[in-house]
Amino acid sequence: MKTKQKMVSEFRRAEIVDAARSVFARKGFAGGIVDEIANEAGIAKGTVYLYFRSKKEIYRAVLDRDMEFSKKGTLERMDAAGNLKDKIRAFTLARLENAEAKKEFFRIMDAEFGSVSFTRSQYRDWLREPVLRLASAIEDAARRGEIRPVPSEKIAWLVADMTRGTIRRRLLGRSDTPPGEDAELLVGFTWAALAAE
Amino acid sequence: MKTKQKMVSEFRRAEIVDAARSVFARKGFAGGIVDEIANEAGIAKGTVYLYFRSKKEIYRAVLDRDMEFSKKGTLERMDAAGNLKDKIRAFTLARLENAEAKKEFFRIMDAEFGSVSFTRSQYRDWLREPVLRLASAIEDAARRGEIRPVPSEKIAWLVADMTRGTIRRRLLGRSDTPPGEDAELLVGFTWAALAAE
DNA sequence: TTGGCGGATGACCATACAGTCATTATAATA
DNA sequence: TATTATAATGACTGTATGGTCATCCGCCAA
Repeated sequence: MKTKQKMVSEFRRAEIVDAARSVFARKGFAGGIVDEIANEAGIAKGTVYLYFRSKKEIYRAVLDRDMEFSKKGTLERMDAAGNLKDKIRAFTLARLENAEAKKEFFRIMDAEFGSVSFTRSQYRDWLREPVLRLASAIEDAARRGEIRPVPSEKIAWLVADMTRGTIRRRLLGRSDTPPGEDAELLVGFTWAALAAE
Repeated sequence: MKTKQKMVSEFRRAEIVDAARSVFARKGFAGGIVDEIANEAGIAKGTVYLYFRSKKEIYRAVLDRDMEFSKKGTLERMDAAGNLKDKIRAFTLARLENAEAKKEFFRIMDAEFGSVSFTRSQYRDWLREPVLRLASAIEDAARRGEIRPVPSEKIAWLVADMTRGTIRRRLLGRSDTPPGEDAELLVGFTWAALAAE
């Protein structure tokens, strides 16, 4: 039965990816051991290689899946928001909460985004779409006179940077406030900067 | 002759640290090979172990030295600045330029700050001093009525986060503007947020 | 009950690498 | 120059680990 096979197989893959995320988050790419991933997934090492060609491929699968999930969630929440301020809040909050819920994944992103060479080009642009959408919203609001005119794309990236930096600080344990609070501060700050004139 | 010995020894240590920085930046901690560090320093692997007990110790030395340098530079430039806006600019610009000049180091910081377990506690707080100084400046300015009243420490961290995020984006090659330009945008944005009422 | 089949296993192999240490080269001193 | 002290070397060792593959297991149809 083809369908059932496929389902079982997808399930196994997902289990392995979950285990891998946890191991890589703890040890990084080079430090993460396939045997450990297998253990954590409750299977033998050999089995891992039935589902993935290599350690690299497992790593890529982890990042792929989680980035896709994070990007999708962010875009959806932004679409649901009405005005600019809400969109900014949606963007920031989605990312902060995502980071909170998936600390492990974000620790990987933080840890090896820039250093494991084969992931760089793959992941350079995953934020671009949400940011560009934010930029459009800023531009529209400026055109309608709700905020002062600003270089919208640059400002959008700045908001993204601020969010990223906040996530990082939270991951390092230098913030013990709930994500909503950090987000609110960020949104208020940004709004003050945009509304001013 | 004690002094000369010491000098030679310090010089060698520095050479090794320089080579290590380059290797670790390229490959991460686990991926960085001691033999490669030795080669790059133009010495044999055994010699490395005359100056450092272990690979970990080399890694720590790299981070120690560069963080110290970066922190010192940032504080000095902030002290030299007169008013709040200049202090914010000093803080941001010092860090951006530092990141530009020492891409390798920052790539390490970015890469493994949060994942190599033995470095976490060591480096969690290296930014604290500059940020707290920025917070004081904000507080003073608010007291003098130059800006609106804000939760100074939180805002200071927010500025730090924004700077960190910008550095990260620059490292990933998503920004091709000179550091001064990014800094100016950031400072202007922050100033608008603070001056607003 | 048997035969066959695909998924699962883990012992095994080859390689890579951190760290050691006996030996050698170099410099200081007398 | 001879002697001693110090720095440097790189072959070697033990261990860890990515990836393979002969074998096994459990299920199902006949």
